[in-house]
Amino acid sequence: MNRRAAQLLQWYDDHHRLFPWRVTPSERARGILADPYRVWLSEIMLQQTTVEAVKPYFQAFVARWPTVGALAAASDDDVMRAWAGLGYYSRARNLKKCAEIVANELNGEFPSTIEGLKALPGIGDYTAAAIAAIAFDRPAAVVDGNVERVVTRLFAISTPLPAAKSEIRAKVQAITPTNRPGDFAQGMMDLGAMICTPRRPACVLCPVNDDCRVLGEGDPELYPVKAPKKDRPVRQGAAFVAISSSGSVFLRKRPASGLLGGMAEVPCTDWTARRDGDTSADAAPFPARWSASGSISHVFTHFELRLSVYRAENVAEKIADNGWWASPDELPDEALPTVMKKAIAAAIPDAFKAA
DNA sequence: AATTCGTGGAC
DNA sequence: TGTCCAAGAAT
Repeated sequence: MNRRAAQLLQWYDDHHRLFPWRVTPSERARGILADPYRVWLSEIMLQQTTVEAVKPYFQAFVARWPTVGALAAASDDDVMRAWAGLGYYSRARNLKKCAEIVANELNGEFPSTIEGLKALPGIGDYTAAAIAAIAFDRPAAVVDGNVERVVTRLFAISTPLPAAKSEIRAKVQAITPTNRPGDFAQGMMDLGAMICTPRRPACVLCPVNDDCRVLGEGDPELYPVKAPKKDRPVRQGAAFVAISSSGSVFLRKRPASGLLGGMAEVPCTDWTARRDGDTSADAAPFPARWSASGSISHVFTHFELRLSVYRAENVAEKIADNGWWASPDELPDEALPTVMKKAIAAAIPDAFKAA
């Protein structure tokens, strides 16, 4: 094993983080293996998502669906409701599809190879390598944002991302040991999260600081170099919170694909246009006594949305169609993305407060 | 290669 | 307040 890997593994033994989906180094040494289902589920949830945000969702999912077969047997709507709030909802749709394939076509067992894993929906380069390494001890090159940062600093790779990805992957493959590749991968990610951080890295505590080219030559904070970001346009629209005489709220289901695909919403004007949408009550989906009820702002990855919120009370339930009425106690369990919860809360301030 | 996908926390 | 960014994938 190369010296860099040995030093990294020793550091991981001493300083690894503990997560509900993890097997510790000592457990692994005693032959306890990670459950591929839990590794897969956690890796999907962790895509572009912080550990702290994932924890409660992971616990809820494994408590409710302890096996891939149980998840495959769940309803799509139950999975989307359970995922609501975590973001990137195509992950939830692909999660369900993947569970069905594994349960129904692969005898309930995840593939152990990169190729087999990548063929499954929602599993790309990173996740395939991570599952292969962590769950099956394959010496796969696991490259996430942490590893990109660590490696561009270790080797002083100044090519901007994402063009540098292939070069980074080759470096990672070269230093990945055949012994304990899963612990090595997790160690590299822990190193990036705890020591080799984006700002103010703790280089003095780094187990491989003796081999870091950037530490010797310049400023680690300048790595990785990234391509400039696009600006974020502002879009506007209106949201309509219709309340029945019994206090129910009218919801619809969004189209299966695209932004917030398959999730629930209150009726809205179009906000796909780059110019301002119609923010007036004239754009209401059906006639009612609409009154302005404030506005909300919500930041998506590639645009910012400002919604004027209108509310109407004592709306006759039969006037609205292509949707359903959610009672006050049902509302918190609907598949409502955060932006929709904000809009409803603007009209009904205590809609999502604990009973 | 460039876009389109959420959300919340840190600074 | 604005900016970055967090275990990326699909198209």
